[in-house]
Amino acid sequence: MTRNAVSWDHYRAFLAVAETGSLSAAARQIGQTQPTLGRQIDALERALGLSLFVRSPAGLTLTEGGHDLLPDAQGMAAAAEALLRSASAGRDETAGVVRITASEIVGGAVLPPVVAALQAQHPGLVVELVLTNRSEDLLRRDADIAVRMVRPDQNAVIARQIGRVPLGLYAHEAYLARCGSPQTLADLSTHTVIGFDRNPAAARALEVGSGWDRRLFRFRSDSDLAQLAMLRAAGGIGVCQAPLASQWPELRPVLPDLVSFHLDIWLAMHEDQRRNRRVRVTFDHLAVALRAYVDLKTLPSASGSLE
Amino acid sequence: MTRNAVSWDHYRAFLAVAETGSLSAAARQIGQTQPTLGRQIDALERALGLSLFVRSPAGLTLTEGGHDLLPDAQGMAAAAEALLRSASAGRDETAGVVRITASEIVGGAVLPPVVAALQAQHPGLVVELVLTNRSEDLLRRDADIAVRMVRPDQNAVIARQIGRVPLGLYAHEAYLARCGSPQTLADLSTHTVIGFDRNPAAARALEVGSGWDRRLFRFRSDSDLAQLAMLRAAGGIGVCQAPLASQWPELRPVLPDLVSFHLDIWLAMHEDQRRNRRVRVTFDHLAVALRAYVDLKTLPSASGSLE
DNA sequence: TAGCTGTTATGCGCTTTTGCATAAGGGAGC
DNA sequence: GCTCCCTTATGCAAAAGCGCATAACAGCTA
Repeated sequence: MTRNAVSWDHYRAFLAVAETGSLSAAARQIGQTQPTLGRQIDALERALGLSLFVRSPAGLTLTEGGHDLLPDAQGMAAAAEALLRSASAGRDETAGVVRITASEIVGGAVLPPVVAALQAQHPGLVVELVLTNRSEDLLRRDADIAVRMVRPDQNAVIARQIGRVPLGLYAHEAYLARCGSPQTLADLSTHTVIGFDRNPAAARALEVGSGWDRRLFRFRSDSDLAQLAMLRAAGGIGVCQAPLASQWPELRPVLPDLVSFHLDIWLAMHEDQRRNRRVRVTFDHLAVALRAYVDLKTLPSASGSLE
Repeated sequence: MTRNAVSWDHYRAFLAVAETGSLSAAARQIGQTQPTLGRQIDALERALGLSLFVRSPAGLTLTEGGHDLLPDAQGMAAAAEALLRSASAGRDETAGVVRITASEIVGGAVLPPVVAALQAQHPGLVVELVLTNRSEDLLRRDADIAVRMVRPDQNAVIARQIGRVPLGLYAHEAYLARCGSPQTLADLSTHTVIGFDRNPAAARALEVGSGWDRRLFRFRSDSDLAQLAMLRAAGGIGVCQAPLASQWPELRPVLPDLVSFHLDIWLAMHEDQRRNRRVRVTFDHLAVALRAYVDLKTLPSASGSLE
């Protein structure tokens, strides 16, 4: 139909140069040579009739026009990687690569033992775990399976609601012994409260949920895992998922009757992967394990020590 | 990072062969020769360690393993085409290609005059219009702008609700003169009712909305445009969007008090295109025009004759 | 059965592209 | 200022890929 004179390899060259910032680095990345990539970029610019980079002795930097093309080139790369993943094993084997994306907390604190158990059962299974609180990935094939705290409302995506996770304020018993336990919300202003830094999504959620102010926080980080580490290091009072907190007896609820809310957990995969055995097996395993995690609720549990 | 021995051009060759069913046809499509594509498929199969096609004197047909890779290759192609679209004009020009997807009715009966007016204002603007009732396209870059009847609830997608379109039963006055006007719902069983054929989404919606049965329909088509044409040809009683029906005075409401429901209209575009002038201009134009369409409601209007 | 049209597979010559080697330019540290 | 390390650009030879021509096979029609 539309015969297209420009080679797809030129797009890959474009992406590699844009991401590395130089022909030489890009050549190292994709296993080619600097003159080759230079000529491919030349050819692409000629074919598109558009200047993509400004060249300098320090490397190449994207022009505005080139910047506009970057997301699409990334989309191509994501699809290419997904294709390689699909080809990494036969559809009937529980082997090959499965790429999972999850929120920081779930991916960093909940999934590792779950994945470990899964891999123990299936020695040929390779798992890639991407921690990000964005979630724009399934349709673009950035991942095969997504664990999300919002309903994935996309067509062509199979979503299963796992359950509802209660959240609350917690603190380490050592912290409470040192600084005392707040009895009212107002007491919090005299404590070290752990919270986000600049995360706009968190800011919006906070504003809606309560009249809290970011200035309340005496320790601020946009890394949920850093916040959790601070909490476990007896560094202050912070929000934690109840099933997670229940795994560490030294974490004690703070103002449990005054502060409590919840998040839904969703598991999602792409429709096309339904008949792919390794994705399906991973999906089902995650569903069972996350269901068990949710059911922990606030009960203490002896299992799963997490460094 | 991951050095990748397989050329992206091989993926394009794979896609073309899979979609056309033969090396020769694929070669014609993408402007290469049959021996070249044959060797590229060979190389790809060797690189993936996977048989993609079964070769026969009648052509090549996908194996199961090859079938699994097809969606990802299509994703690459969609991204490549989107990239070309982005490069088709400078970001400051209102020129180049904009690809719009819409439902059959909106795309086939509402948008053409709207697009015509837009193109009259911007001579350099090329519009591609894709009519489909599926809507899995924005994130995968199958289109730049989507007009949808459901809320596009995806991240990285900018959505604007245009309004609410009332729907009702209509018939041509010639039909009513010939067959009479039904006075009750029960009367419909003696009439020629126009409805869907096998569309599972429509079947589900019908089941929820009312106790209607597909057997009521004496003319069945899953093409909404064919249904509309039947309606305008005085062929029976069918559902129509009120603003659309109001443009043709010969269409008369049937049982307006007994049968009425509505659809929301949403306009959506990808976040990355926000600063792209031609997409932005098209988006805004569609927003205004569709708003005017919705506001027509049931008022007759003299404007816009549609063949 | 003969002939036509479609297909894939293969040998060969040539064009294209690649990689190597090198030149040339800019910045950091001494 | 000098050296070292990074970069891009270019000349040239070799290799890889491409297209042309052709062979071989299957299905359809007369």
